[in-house]
Amino acid sequence: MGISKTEDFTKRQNEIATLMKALSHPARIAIIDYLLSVDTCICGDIVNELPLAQATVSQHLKELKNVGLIKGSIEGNAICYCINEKTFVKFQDYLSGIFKKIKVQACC
Amino acid sequence: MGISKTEDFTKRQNEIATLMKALSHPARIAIIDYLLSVDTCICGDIVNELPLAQATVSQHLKELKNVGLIKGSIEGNAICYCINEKTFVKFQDYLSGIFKKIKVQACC
DNA sequence: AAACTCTATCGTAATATTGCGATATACAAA
DNA sequence: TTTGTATATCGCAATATTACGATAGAGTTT
Repeated sequence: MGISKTEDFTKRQNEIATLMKALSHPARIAIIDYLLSVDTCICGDIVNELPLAQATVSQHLKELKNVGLIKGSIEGNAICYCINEKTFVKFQDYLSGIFKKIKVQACC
Repeated sequence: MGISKTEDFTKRQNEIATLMKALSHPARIAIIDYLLSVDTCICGDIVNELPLAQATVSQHLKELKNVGLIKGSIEGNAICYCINEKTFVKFQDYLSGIFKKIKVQACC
């Protein structure tokens, strides 16, 4: 992404941007969609669900895990991923703060 | 961002990802924050508000404009930007579809 | 017209992302 | 212990992002 001047912005602005970045790829949206659609936790099925190689899916999962949007637990041989609702709630709080300020406004 | 296999995902997934990407930089969150804080439309003041060069700000504004999150109108010499509430509402609709599925769930 | 202001765009350097094959690691099963 | 299965990580090529100085284009002012 090139050098980015994170230190010049607020913690909140950086946190929002970080969450947005984690969700800025359709494959990662597809992963979230899938995890939301299955009630029980799933692991390697995600690889079968997506049109991407195992290494690529693993990388996307890592990015989602790094920002806390999903979490994984070891299930014997496999790893079971699921939504981490805490981070979603935090994200939702940030966004509702923005959305509630949106209003129809005449532009100049 | 490297090659990304957009065609393998749904229109909805790509649209959400595109909006997220536009908001995935703290400077662009700061621009949105600023536009929301001023009632009347602002133009070059955004450059003064941010710790970035004019060329860089112009580039960020272009990205936000490209996805329709803001709009600009010519005001004599200057350009006046403001929030485009329509796109925000669309984004909010997409997100509420996701958020309402979030629930506390035991992970495996 | 000349000088000034505002904004977009070009060009470029530094760095990040995406995707995947190959490989490593870890556990399970035979 | 050997084989198989599941997942992470390494290394690389292709491409995208970020930042900014320089410059161009368009309108204003004098």
